[in-house]
Amino acid sequence: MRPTHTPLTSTLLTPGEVATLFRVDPKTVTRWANAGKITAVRTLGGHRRFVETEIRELLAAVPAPPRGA
Amino acid sequence: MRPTHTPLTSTLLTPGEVATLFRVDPKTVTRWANAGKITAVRTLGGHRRFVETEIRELLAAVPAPPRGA
DNA sequence: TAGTAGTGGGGTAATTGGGGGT
DNA sequence: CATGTCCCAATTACCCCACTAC
Repeated sequence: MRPTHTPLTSTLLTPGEVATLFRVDPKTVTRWANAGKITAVRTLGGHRRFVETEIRELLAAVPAPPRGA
Repeated sequence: MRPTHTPLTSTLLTPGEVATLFRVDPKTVTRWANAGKITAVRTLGGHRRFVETEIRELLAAVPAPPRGA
């Protein structure tokens, strides 16, 4: 169990990591951020970071179809 | 690189890759997904991604029948 | 301070989604 | 019933280079 009690610093993911999770190109993740489809946190240098929690939710897959039942 | 704690990050395949594995058209794979025959994860753009593990399992099918038995 | 990997921005080709017909 | 092919529109992938992150 991970201490999610008072996380002042929520886990942030890089565009590359998000891209890997969705099996897409990092540029695509950037596109989603520009489209406002995902919450993006900008670094002071202009790079984007994404909240892992939100990404996990978006990764929600379609109901697992029971086969052979 | 940061250690990926949650192993819930399964590798995803594109419709085209699944289609190649099954030797069918991507459209057919799409139909399977719509029919709920295979688990599908949607990108934020609406495109589908499929869990490699499940695809592999479906590809396993019947093992080579022992001849001479 | 320097070096390597990742990222941002723009532009263009390929893939995908959806409906309809064979 | 399941698959392959047609249409078009949208989304995604890969090319360049400059800058940030570590």
